[in-house]
Amino acid sequence: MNYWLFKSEPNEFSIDDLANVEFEFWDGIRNYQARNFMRDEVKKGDKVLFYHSNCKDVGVVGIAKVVSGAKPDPTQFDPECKYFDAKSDPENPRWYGVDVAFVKKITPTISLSQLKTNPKLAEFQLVKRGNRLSILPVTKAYWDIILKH
DNA sequence: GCCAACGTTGGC
DNA sequence: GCCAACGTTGGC
Repeated sequence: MNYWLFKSEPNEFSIDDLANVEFEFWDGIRNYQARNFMRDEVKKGDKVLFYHSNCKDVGVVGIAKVVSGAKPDPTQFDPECKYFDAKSDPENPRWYGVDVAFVKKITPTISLSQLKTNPKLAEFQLVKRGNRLSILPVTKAYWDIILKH
C-alpha cells in the first residue's frame, strides 16, 4: 500500500465536502507529473492525506482512502467544463483520476507551518520551496511523522 | 532544441 | 492582492 498527499482548495472541494459523500472522483488533475502518479501508481486501498491549499488555514485536514483504480477524467471531454482539453483523444485519454472516500477528519488542522518547523520533515517535498505538485507521494516514515504529533 | 512570454499555483 | 516559482506554449 502506498501513501499520498492530495491538495484541494477548500472553496472548491473541502474535507467536509468529502465527508458528506460516499466517495468522490478526483478530477481536474492537469499536470503530467501528477497525472503519472494518478494513472500509474495510485492504487485502490492507498491512503491519502487531504490537504487544503490556497486558503486561510493551509495544512493537512484529514485522511482519505483510494476506493477505485485509475479512470479517465470525464471532464477533459466536456467542452462546458473548465477542465476541458480539446487535445485529449478519447481513444487515448490524457488525464486520469481515482475515486476517494472520507476516512476521518484531523482536528485541529496540521498546519503547513507546523510541518515546516519539524526537522524530520525538512526533506519532504511539500515543505520545499516552489512546490506546486497537487499529488505527492508520502513515504510511510513521513506519514507516521506527520500523523504523530 | 532553445528560450522568452505567458499562465497558473499557492503561500503569505 | 502580491509575487516567486514553476510548467507550458510557440516562434525561431
